[in-house]
Amino acid sequence: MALVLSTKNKDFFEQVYQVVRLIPSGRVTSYGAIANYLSVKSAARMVGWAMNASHAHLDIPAHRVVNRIGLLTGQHHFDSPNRMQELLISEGVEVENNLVIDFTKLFWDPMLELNLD
DNA sequence: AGCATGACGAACA
DNA sequence: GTGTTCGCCATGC
Repeated sequence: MALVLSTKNKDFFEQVYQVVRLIPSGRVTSYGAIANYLSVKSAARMVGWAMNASHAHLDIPAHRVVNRIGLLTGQHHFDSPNRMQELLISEGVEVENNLVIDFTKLFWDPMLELNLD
């Protein structure tokens, strides 16, 4: 594995994975929202990094994580360029032109969802 | 050590 | 409302 992670961001990665695993099927969230939830507000890019490394973790629904406007920016990192969109559609998420329809409606904010009882 | 890049996001112009 | 710039922080060259 080319990625050699320091203890610091290794912990960060694990936290990201934990949150991503909690995303319900048919819902989506953003990199920034996860970063914000982890109190690393300006580390949205690091969340994307974590997802890139999520290849080692088979139970990470990375397709449910898109950018702040609902764009499937990570589609190219899947097996097939269309894989991410297909996975979302199979869960009932409408996707058109790599953009999640009704993104704000399907948006799953860990900050809210995990704090509210 | 410096420079470029990236699954991002917010602030400006 | 669109395009550009900057901040963020880890990685690769």
